[in-house]
Amino acid sequence: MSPKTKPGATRERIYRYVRKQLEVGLPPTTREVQAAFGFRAVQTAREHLERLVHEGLLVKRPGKARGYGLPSRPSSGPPPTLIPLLGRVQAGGLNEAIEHVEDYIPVTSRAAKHLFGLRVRGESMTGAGIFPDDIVIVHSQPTAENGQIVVALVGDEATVKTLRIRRKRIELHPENSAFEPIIPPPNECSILGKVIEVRRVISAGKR
Amino acid sequence: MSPKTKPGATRERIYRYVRKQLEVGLPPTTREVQAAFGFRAVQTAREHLERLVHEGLLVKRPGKARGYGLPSRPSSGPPPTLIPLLGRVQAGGLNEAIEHVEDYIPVTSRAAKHLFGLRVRGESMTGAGIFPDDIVIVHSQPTAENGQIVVALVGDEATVKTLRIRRKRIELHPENSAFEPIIPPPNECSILGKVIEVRRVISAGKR
DNA sequence: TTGCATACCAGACATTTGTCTGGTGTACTT
DNA sequence: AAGTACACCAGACAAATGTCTGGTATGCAA
Repeated sequence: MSPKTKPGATRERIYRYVRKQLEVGLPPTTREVQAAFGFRAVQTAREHLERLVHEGLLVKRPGKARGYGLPSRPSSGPPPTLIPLLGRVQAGGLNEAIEHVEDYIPVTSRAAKHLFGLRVRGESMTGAGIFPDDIVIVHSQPTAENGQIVVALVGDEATVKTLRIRRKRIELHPENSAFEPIIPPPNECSILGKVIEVRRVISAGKR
Repeated sequence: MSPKTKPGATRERIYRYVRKQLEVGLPPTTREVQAAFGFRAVQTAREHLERLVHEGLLVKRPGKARGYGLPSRPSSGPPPTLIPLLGRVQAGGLNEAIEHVEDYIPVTSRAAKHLFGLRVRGESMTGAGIFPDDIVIVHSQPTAENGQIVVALVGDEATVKTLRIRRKRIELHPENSAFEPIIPPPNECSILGKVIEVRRVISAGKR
């Protein structure tokens, strides 16, 4: 027989392996755990898994293939998913923007498939605490309300501004007195979505 | 026989169901798909799934239980996970702060287990673009470098400030001239971590 | 009309996967 | 020494799950 390990040491390693598999959506079978640890008997793997269930570290759907799982997730909201961070949005609009995906960013939102991220380029919104290189998370929608911060496509360039709705016209206002409002011709402006969140990565010494 | 649906309509609904299951880490069996859609034959479900594989919307491990999956994740980084958002951090430090978990927020980081979120309460850091009700994401560590924005425990209250290291003393500087630097006695201040990201949820009309 | 594509059903079989029973070996405690 | 807890092995069986073959029905195009 193989030499045995200290009580609990193998189980800890198995827990880590199983947790990692579960976190990437690949629940393992008992035989996969067996193979991963080089056991010669399925029952060895099974007993470790059963002990982890007994300790409350795993849960299990009895009799179901790949039935071990993690206990209830800490949050009652939707699971975290990734949305695209777009490098640029130009004339083609969102349908063609997919080619310019710079990265993906994590959100918990039921509306995730309607969200995209956009990197802020200028200083026109610093009065609203939105700075260059910040990322805005945008809910895709063709309209928004007066006073909301939106991403609008003007001509062939996307911009982040505060929406002001006048009688038969919209204006795109900066939140920085060094910039002028944009008053686009009607057919040359469309709203891509509403800004719902701002994120900034802080590097050492920055600001 | 049951009435049939338009070409592609059922498959679309099946794709959505399977994707949702996969995203929460619960890959379905063919029979679970069959049951979910009220088919009387397993083969019906199987054919839809096989077509989705053929279209590239799903991938599959042949012969394996619960073997359908999503194509390679869009990002090559770590999967999104949740970290705790702490409502308060007081005298007990992080070990006791778990009782004050206000929510969970999504991150993609290999260091997720060292991260926590903290809600910003005052206006002392507005010069750095950090406003009340913003959330700072903090990397737990007992030290930081000069000039970095940190969360420090002073007495029994946590605060977000810029760290200034003098000879044998640390100072906690605001980024707002209406506030004075904090120069805490040596045994009454500890660094909980370094701020690595700021997030702000934007509500309608806010700011 | 036939052929094709798609959506659905029915039944059987093969393989994977979970589960159980019986076992050895080591270390520690009573 | 016996008993307990834990770690490991071996083999068999039951159930879940994947796969295949044969089929009906509808709509559309040639």
